[in-house]
Amino acid sequence: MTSIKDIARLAGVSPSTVSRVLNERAYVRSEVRQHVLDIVKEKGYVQNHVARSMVLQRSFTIGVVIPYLFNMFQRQLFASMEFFLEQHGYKTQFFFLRWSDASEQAFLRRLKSETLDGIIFIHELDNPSIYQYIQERGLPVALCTFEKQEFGFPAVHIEEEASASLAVEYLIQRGHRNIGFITGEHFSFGRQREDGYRRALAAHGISYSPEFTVRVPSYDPGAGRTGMLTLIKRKQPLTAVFAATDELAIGAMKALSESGLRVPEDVSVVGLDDIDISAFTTPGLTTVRQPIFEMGKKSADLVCEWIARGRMQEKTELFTATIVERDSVRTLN
Amino acid sequence: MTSIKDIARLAGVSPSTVSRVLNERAYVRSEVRQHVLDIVKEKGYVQNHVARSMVLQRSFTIGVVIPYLFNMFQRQLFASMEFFLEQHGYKTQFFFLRWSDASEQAFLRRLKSETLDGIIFIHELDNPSIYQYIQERGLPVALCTFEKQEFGFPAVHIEEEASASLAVEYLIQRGHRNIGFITGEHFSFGRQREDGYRRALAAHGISYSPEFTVRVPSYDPGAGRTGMLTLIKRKQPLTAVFAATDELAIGAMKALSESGLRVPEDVSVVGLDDIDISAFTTPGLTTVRQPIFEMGKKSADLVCEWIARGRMQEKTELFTATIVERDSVRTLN
DNA sequence: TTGTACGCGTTATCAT
DNA sequence: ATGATAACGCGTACAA
Repeated sequence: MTSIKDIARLAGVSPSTVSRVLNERAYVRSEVRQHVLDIVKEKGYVQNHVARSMVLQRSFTIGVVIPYLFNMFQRQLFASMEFFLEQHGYKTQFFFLRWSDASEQAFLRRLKSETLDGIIFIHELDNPSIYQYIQERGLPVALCTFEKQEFGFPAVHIEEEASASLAVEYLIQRGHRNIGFITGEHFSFGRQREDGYRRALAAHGISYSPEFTVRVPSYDPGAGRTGMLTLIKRKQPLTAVFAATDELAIGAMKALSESGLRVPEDVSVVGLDDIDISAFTTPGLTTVRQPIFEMGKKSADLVCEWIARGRMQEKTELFTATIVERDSVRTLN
Repeated sequence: MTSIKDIARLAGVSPSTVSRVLNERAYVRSEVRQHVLDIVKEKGYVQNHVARSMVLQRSFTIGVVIPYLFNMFQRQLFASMEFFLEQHGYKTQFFFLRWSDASEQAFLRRLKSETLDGIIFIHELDNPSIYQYIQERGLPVALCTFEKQEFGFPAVHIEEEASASLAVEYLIQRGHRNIGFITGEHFSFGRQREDGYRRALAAHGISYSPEFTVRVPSYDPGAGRTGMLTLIKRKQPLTAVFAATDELAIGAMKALSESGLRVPEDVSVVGLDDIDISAFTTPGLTTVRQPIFEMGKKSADLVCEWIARGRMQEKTELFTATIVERDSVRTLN
């Protein structure tokens, strides 16, 4: 591999001069600069990033922590982040985490050995030790889709509870009162969306029945299908179901159709997220939209600005969610 | 950050000894080893990866090149790769590429500056210059879902043409003769699947009509919907449609239902890939399954073995695709 | 304006 | 069995 020394030799200057040219610093005669640039181009030379990070003590890399089995919502989110991080001149290093202590420990070890410039969490960790480490080290960080009050990290998310209420109220306004709820485990948004569900019911004088709620292990379509099947088996007089995520809702619709129930004629379904595929289900899924793209951008901006200015800027950015009407909800007479 | 020197000082030994301990090399008294290990644990020290890659001239990182807007099939693929690369002790660095020369050039520059140990392509590049660079540098590489005869790189893929034929023959065996075809642009698999479609028709004495084929810009549901709408507008007497990918098929089903046509009663639909979501559409999508997980594993194994043994091993690994019967195809009496 | 020398954290080589 | 030293490729004080 050609190094800065090779270029220096070929250009008849010292390595420092080449370095100055490459990093666009002053104190280089413009003709020398041009000459060096010519050689660089001719040889197709590019700086060695590893050596560079070593001496600069930074990697121009931002870590993105994401669940190993990331869902479609998270996929769209991190695509957005990657895009904007690149615009800011950063590379992205993904960390896929599993739900195990071993996985979190392995992550912590990597974190210590990687010299990241910043980090974004799309994945909420149970164990606070990693957040503690980050805080102590002063590593620029942003949380996306959740927050951790104890640490005061900047966070980007929608008002989870209010968004869930929005979905449920949409159903109530269309005459539904027997509304089922399907949710998964882990993640604070699960609890928050459940709170939103119950708050909306209460606000309209509808009594809460535990028989209408089912909790499944994850948030994917398979879990949604299982959850809906359970709900059907309970033989409650449901006219509608609110699923905590779109993927859950898609699975619920599948279970309904497998059971000979039509959506929305027999049972209405509402999701939350508005992932791409929700526009292509049959029927189209009525849901609550999170501004995924904007949330990814904001998260990227937050860490990059923290890095640039040397200290944390804003604390929390709340986004508002909006109803997207499609065809999975029926208005009761 | 605590460095190897700090540990050495605290342990009362030289940095070389600490290095030997950390890298599990011989020639270190077991009591010294234990003492060093204790200090390491106490201080929570981990090797600095950047410095390590610099001196070792390798990064323990494998690049994975993927389209910026990767689809669900590619998502499952790279999740599998990441998993197995980690098992092999490698980190994964993703490169999201767009369809532009600028994007490919930027990638080449990064490639030169990154010291990757190997690279896997899930994305087929038009421009051969990158493949050339990789070949000249002797960088271990594997292609996944396509191959490049000119370069002789190891490749992992299904028999695209035969798999498409399989889908079409499934329809023919169920009495369909007027079979539409929806495909996207770019990527050799598009052409190959089209060849498979035509070969299956020919093998059963069904004449090919260009009016039955529609080509859309991409392979996602939105494109599938547009393609199907076009096909419907042409008012051909189709009883079935084969879509080059599942996402295309999902979009096609959406267009059909929007147009008041039922699947499979009015029109049957078959896809190719068998992505996760295809089991949850209504009706369930009948498709041809690619062994995604195994293909990801094989790609990871190929590069890792190339690295380990210092030279390329097998050349191409062909996987077989199989029909997955669900509910989107009707048997014509 | 330019060049020399050093250091970033680690490992390999060669003494001891 | 252990330690001193050089080297990896680059940026930066400081000297010239």
